Amino acid sequence: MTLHTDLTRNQSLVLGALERAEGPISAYAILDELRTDGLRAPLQVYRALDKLLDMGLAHRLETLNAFILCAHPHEHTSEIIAFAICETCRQVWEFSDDTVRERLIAWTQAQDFRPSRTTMEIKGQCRKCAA
Amino acid sequence: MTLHTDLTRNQSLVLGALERAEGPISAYAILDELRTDGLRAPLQVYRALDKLLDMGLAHRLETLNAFILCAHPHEHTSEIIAFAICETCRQVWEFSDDTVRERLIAWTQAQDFRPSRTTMEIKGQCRKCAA
DNA sequence: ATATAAATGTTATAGCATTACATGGCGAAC
DNA sequence: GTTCGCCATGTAATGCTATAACATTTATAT
Repeated sequence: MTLHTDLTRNQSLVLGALERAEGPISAYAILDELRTDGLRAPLQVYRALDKLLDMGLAHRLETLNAFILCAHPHEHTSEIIAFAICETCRQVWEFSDDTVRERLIAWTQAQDFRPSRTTMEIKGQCRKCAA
Repeated sequence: MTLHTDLTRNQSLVLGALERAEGPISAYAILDELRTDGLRAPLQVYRALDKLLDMGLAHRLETLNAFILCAHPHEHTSEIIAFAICETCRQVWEFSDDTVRERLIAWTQAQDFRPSRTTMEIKGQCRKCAA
């Protein structure tokens, strides 16, 4: 459990729930976790999540409609992150690849497309679960 | 409008709606379009969409919760497709890049991860809308 | 102190997707 | 040609995900 002095109460609560989850967790599951702490409405969770995403402390997994703690919170270099998501054990691997980033940027530049956010998610089975 | 003799009635109707849409469209929007043809329940649309996705005739855009006609229905080579989605005009570009595919496959092989489906979506602004 | 921005609380609602169960059509095997 | 099994369909109900709208409180800066 890290210290996050710059976070508000709700943001800290949500971050704590993400840390305890140790994997992807939905906004509503976070809410259920935090009802004992006084949270009552989905919006309280979604608002905190929005900030955590902005700060790079959490990620949204589009194919799961779920959220996960950022594995490398201090590497803001790439901004293009890929996730491998095991459909069996739900474990998630976060990684980035410079070549992939270059190729995608090359495509967008060739098209004069200005990217704002990129989603890359590979679903499948991890080594353990495929064995 | 292409002929799709191997499709069932509902599948043909949904494919037609996708063709007319000329862009991403939600399952519920498809349903609204097809009420005049007798469709009444979301499940009728979702079941047809599932088949069209299997056949490679349509794609699901995870970041939009929407569906779109496949732009290259006969190129089943890559299976790793990227989408650029303009957040202003909602137009979608579908493309694939062999190098990106190779790098992602390299990562999964190094991790003994067996991919089943890969999602790549770049949101941003297209040339026209960014100007 | 006061203005301003940011965060919070609350209710209601909108939008997306699936479960469960019953029915119908159609081809293969016998 | 009937029976079996498979696939598609129809329908109702429900569950999950996310946001709109509005009122209030708290933090920050000057």
